[in-house]
Amino acid sequence: MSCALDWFGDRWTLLVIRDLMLGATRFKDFAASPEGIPTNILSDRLARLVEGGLVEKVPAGPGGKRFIYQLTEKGRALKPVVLAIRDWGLAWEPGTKVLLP
Amino acid sequence: MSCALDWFGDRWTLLVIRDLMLGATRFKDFAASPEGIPTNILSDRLARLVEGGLVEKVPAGPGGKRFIYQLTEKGRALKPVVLAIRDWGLAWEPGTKVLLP
DNA sequence: CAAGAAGCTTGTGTTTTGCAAGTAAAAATG
DNA sequence: CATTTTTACTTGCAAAACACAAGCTTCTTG
Repeated sequence: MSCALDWFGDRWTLLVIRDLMLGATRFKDFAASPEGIPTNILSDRLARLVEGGLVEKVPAGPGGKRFIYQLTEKGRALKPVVLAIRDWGLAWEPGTKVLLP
Repeated sequence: MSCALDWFGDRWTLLVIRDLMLGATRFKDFAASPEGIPTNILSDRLARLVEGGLVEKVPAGPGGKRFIYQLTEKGRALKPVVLAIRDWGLAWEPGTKVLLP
């Protein structure tokens, strides 16, 4: 558990991963999330996730120099974690609603 | 998810909850965990967990003034989260071993 | 090709953390 | 019952992380 928390044991990383699961691919997608992650934190977290092999950058277009972010298999394997946290929040935090079906 | 992470979206809280699930009840039990949580952080996290209703303090003995910590139902409901994180770590972090069966 | 948007980076001040040390009360010991 | 030891914290301080705002290059688009 401690090793796992080295990667996502903070306030923002799991929200970025949730956004990726919901289909976010570009920098502004994450920045536009309702929680309002600061852009320097977002930069740092994306870089850490790429370094850890949970996320990969792939070219956005054929000849372009832009990239999109997407989960690797290692990152997608976090879906049970995200769902478990969501379910706990729905059950125990009053007034929460579902975003990820 | 964001509301849930308000409670345990940090480096230490989930490790404290894991220790509670493994049977830790007293301050020194948590402090003795292999990760070596600083005692001021431990104090703060226990207080936050009690405040949030995830953990309760109950008298340790009949006439004593000491307390033990134990999970409430709300806290025990985090077991799927803890297990999901453990499973991810076992699957994707090389060299990790199981502590919580 | 000018104007705007996307995708970051930098700077600054505040908050949180990690580590060491200290303290007061309870429990164990002689 | 006096003394030591353990327990359960709190305090102080340096270092790291964070939030917020601003700036700065590419890209796209009219």
